[in-house]
Amino acid sequence: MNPQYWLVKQEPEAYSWADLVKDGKTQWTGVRNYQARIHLRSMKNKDFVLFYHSVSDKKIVGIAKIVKEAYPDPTATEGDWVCVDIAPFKPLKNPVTLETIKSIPALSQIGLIRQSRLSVMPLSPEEFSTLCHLGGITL
DNA sequence: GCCAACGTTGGC
DNA sequence: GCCAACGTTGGC
Repeated sequence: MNPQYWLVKQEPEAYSWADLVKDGKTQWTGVRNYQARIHLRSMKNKDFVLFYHSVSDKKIVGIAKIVKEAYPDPTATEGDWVCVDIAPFKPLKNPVTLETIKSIPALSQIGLIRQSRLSVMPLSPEEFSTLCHLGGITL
């Protein structure tokens, strides 16, 4: 089955790409939004995940991969929430800024812009490939 | 079931 | 620091 493509957001002060690289992999916990949960549950092993630094950085900085599919979020004290495990795959040679994303017509429909508060969102294969290209990465 | 109030996120 | 967008809560 073909991989799917996703984008996750995190404030670098809370958990950065560098933290992920240092840790080797991490549990993507703490998502408490129904729409984001739907996306977490749809993730499959080996799917690609672009890692976006929000707020202070506003750049996509790296590509991660799903290494464990959705399971109960150990940080959830109530409610039916899930997390996945992700591991770093490749850093972007050139981080792609929000400003750049906004300036590219092919990315005008991207969830990052259309639904700015959603923290886990799908990307179309075209969007993913455009972003990799902008990031200086050939897969 | 509606909606006002309130809290959070995240860009500017 | 401000504010728009959006989710949640609670009164009715």
